[in-house]
Amino acid sequence: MKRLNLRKENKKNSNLKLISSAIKNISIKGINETTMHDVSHGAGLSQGIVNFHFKSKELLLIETLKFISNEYLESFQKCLIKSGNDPRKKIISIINNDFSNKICSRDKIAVWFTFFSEMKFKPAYHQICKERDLYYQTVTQDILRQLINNEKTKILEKNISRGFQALVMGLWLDQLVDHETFSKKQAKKICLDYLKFF
Amino acid sequence: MKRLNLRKENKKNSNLKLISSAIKNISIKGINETTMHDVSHGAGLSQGIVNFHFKSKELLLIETLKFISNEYLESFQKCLIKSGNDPRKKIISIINNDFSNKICSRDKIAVWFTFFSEMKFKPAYHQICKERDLYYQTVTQDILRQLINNEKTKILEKNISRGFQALVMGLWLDQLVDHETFSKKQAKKICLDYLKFF
DNA sequence: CATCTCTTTGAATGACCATTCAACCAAATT
DNA sequence: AATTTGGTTGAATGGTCATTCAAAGAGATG
Repeated sequence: MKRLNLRKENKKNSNLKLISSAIKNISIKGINETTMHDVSHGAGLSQGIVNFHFKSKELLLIETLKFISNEYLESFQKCLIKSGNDPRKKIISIINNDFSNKICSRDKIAVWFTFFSEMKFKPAYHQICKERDLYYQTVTQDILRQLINNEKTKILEKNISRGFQALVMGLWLDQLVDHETFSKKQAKKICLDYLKFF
Repeated sequence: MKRLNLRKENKKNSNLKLISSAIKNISIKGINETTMHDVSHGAGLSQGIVNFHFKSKELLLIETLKFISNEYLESFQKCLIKSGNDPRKKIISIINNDFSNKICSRDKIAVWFTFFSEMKFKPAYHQICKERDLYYQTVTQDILRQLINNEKTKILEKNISRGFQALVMGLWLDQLVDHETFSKKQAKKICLDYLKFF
């Protein structure tokens, strides 16, 4: 099989290497301390290349956020698919995913929170996360609706799913700030206990 | 009554004005975009003054974090005192405090999360929050121990208080990122529902 | 009032860093 | 093989910003 367009392939490759390097650097130093030089050399390329591919630092950061956002979503969707139609299986799978080593590494979490902290003044970041959150919110709310006995709790799924999402975020933050005294296993247990009562 | 040492008083005043200006600027622009010039002029003072009072930008930021951390703690302690010995009253008072306009303003939350996002690479920030969190954790855990029927839940207070703390943080983040579709009242309800079952 | 000490000013300095671009190289096209 | 198109290099540029500091101002001290 012949591969057409070696150039396009290389370009895509460079883009990916640059975004990966951005993620790695941001997770170590944060956005401010990460220079264009850091990013390009981390990718094994040279100085001006980021501006060639992404136009500016700001646009590189936006693509980086989109990248980790998509990565999360893909992983999330795989969870749903492999759990079939059982809502209980689905929610357990979501929790396992949220605290898997791939999704909930300290590096990734650090990157997430770096972006969160700029959300208030960067509409572009806000836009990207808004979409992701709306989707996540809709899906979990649907799952919880099937799972919950409302006769018993009288609490709206809307609040439960929002609470659940907030709980996950808060536990992620713990993972970032406080990982010595805090295991992922414990975090998962806390999530399950939260849902046990509804 | 004669006021001794007008100088010391003025100095304290300037310090305070600079920290306030730092908070205001950070809440609008974030740490990176906040310049020394922004801070000093926001305080009605001039260029070099921050370096005179705080030595460097980094030290100004550390003092700023200490300031909001103390502000939180003082408010938290007032809650405990005015609630007497009733653990139920105490926890409700804590929730009301956590989502009061004073503590949970978007500006303050923005500042908190700006610092959180740098916690991984700034040991000084980490130290300040570690102490605060440990205290908060200990106190809520004590309150919850009195409040919880362990025969029934079989869930450790440790996990409940950690979950509670995480939930509050997650709801704060919602307040920052998503304040259009999310009210403080709703956040408080979610917290109360969380504790209802234990 | 004279002197000393502490605070404030704002212009000058120097470091850092995003961005630009001319020159170079390699793949695609003819 | 010759030409065009597109990616890469790295030195040069210019702007921004934290920090410094000499000079000036204002409170304390005697």
